[in-house]
Amino acid sequence: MLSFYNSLTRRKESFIPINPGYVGLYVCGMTVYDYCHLGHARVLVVFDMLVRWLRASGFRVTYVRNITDIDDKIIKRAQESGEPYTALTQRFIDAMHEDGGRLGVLPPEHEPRATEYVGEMLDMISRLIANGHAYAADNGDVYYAVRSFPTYGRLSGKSLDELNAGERVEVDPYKRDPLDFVLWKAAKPGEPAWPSPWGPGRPGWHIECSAMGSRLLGEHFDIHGGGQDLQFPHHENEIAQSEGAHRCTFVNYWLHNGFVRIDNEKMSKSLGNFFTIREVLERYDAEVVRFFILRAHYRSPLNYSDAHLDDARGALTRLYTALRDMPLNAPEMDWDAPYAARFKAAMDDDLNTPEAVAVLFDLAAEINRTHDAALAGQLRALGGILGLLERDAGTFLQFGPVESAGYAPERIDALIAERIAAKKSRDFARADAIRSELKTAGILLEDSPQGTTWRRA
RNA sequence: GGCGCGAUAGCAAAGUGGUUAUGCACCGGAUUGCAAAUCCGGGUAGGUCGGUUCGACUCCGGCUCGCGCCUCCA
Repeated sequence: MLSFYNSLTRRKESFIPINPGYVGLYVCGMTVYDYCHLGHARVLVVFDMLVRWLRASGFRVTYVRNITDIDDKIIKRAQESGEPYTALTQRFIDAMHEDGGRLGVLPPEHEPRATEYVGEMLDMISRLIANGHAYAADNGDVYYAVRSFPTYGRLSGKSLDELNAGERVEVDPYKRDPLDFVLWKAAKPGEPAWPSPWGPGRPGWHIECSAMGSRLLGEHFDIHGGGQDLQFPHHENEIAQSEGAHRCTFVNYWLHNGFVRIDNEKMSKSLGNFFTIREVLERYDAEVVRFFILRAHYRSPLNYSDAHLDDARGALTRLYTALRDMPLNAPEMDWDAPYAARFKAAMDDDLNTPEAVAVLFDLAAEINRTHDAALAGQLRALGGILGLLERDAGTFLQFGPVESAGYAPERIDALIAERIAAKKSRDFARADAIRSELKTAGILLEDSPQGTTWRRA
């Protein structure tokens, strides 16, 4: 039985979809004013893994991951670079797709952009005003009145009185309550703006997810995900908006992934301690990065360092080594097979990928013992569900950084041939010299009864 | 200050009220011309103080430390 830790109830719950066999999933995506960093990579990979597991479990899934393509930071960046904000956002949307693709992240069914749903947002704001949850202020802004929503704070476990509003933020004099948040923001001269009943302006951040989620998945859907930092206030506000407008439950299961850390501290834009995905991919294979993310539980903090990525690479190498000279195709999955059953139990238990990955290693050990092609097929199939182990083993094992490109594959093959000749004439000194020369270049030679192969160190 | 999460071996990371997690590193053996890979075996755990229990790393409480949210953030 599939179960998830639901942030709303703070416990593990069996997953029961609203419609049998079908899952509606919404994940908060990126605000596109810069390149994605590893924290974004974690969201992309973790929820891609969830979608893959739901499908492997037989569900049909509609996966929606939005793009915030209008907000204060975007406007500021576009002003700085002197380009239309739409050019800026398109550039970073393209970069995000490229980064995600390299990490093996499958495209969602829908990738709605905020600017394409302003009409839906305006409808929703009107409805909130009509329902007594929102008010237009004299400055042209429209605010949500948090005190009008009795269960405000339930998701994040906060009560309005505990929130100590105004302690750290300047209180907007137009707000009736310091915790009220903006639904519609009046435009200043020169800013991008859409017409509205309250004057030209742009949507507040939170309303877009409520509007796009209900438009694409319905007013009540199964799963909503995102990074832990969105739990408050973003997701709290989404609930207040959606339930305030639609008068029905918004989402049944809330899933939040943990942070990526550096030196035990949250990686974030504001702290400036982030690595972009593309920076990391210059030095590490994308599958290693994906494996690094999935070998930790999605709710745990994940410390980033070169040492940890090196470690992940070594571990993944062991799995691929077991697949060397094995067929590439993965057979039909038999969930009653012992390893598959353990894998499934782990995944069903709140997506316990560390345990699922441990099953892959046990399987690899048995493959190494038995050289059983059927087991190798099973390893391929289970790995594939995580978006791993889908490449030819040789391709993975021979992947390396460009600096060792001084040795092209042809040159390596020639040296291997020379070494085999030397070994034949019992010239072990020459043979060892060749091997040690290549080792210096980061290339390991391995002799076996079938001949000599090489891989990157 | 309020609310919440965590503390597992050299490093990383899971499950589990009593029996091997797993990976990397390390030690011994097999194999190899020598290696590498692989196989067999091995040591090193559960912050701290109490409680519950026949038995606790696992449940409960105190303490200490770390992290996060309370402001834009995945």
